[in-house]
Amino acid sequence: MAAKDETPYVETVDTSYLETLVGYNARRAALFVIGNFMERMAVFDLRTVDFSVLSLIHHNAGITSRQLCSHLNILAPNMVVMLNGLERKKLVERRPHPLDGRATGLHLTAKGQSLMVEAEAAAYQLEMDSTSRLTTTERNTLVRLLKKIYK
Amino acid sequence: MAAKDETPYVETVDTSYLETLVGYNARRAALFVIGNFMERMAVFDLRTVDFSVLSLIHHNAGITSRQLCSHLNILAPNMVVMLNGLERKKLVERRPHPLDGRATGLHLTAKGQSLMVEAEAAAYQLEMDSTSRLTTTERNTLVRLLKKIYK
DNA sequence: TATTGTTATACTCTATAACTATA
DNA sequence: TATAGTTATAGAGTATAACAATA
Repeated sequence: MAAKDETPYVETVDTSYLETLVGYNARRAALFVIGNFMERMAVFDLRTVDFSVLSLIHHNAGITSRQLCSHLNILAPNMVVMLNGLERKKLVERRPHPLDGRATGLHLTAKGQSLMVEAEAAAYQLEMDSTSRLTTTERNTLVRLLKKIYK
Repeated sequence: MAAKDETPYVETVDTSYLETLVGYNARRAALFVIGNFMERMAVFDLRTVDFSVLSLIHHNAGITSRQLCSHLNILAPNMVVMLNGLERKKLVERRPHPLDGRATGLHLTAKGQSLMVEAEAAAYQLEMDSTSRLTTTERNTLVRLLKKIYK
């Protein structure tokens, strides 16, 4: 510790105040899990946001760009660029929407489907690894409490 | 629902798969809380990252730039720009480090201190509001489980 | 030789305005 | 008139390389 009346300095940083905040802890936990996620998804050449988009298309064949945007909090112009990339990689294809001539329905290609089956299996394994210090009950409790905040 | 053999479309988006993932839920909860945080801190003309930096300096007088960087996951060149801004606003001042001639110790000005007393009180109130659907016990459990993931 | 702070710069991500075609 | 998709572009945030001063 620095003596009184002199310019103080810090040996070990005290983060106890920030650690009382839910937002701080949720952000750090999210960054930790997502950091692992990014590493693991690099094998599939997918970013976190690519995974989210492809996963929603996977489980919602024919979803529109607009629906993706509102559920993932992505702006329409940025979604266009992302979908162009995924289409270029032959993972996604755009088809005309059967009911609305303005819209386009999004679908996974065969390549996209087999990729996502693998990627979602890897994601499950990763989730288990990232939360390995939690019991199954704790993990369920955590997810339940997090949903209570934002839903 | 779309009939068989025709191009399918989506009426209500199914997000149940993504919602099983801790990372997805932690990120959404963090974005919700931090979104409220940003709104409330706008009165003080502070971004989330400014609050974190000022709070760490507040509770660690004399902390170095490098120590801030490692605890907040910010790169040194970007921290310099941030600290220049906070110094220009007369919230922070840099003093020579008493032991290491290369380093500079960071300190809140009187203005910075009174701002942070107010801002931290507002942050506490905001935390309570953002997690109002949780009981005190649930809130403590949530923080404990989040820490178990990243610490 | 390694570390702290710094400058300059590149890159990615996010946001805004405006256009087109369909409803 | 409003909405879905798109283009172009601006701005914020993040990352890399290189340098001076000090350890």
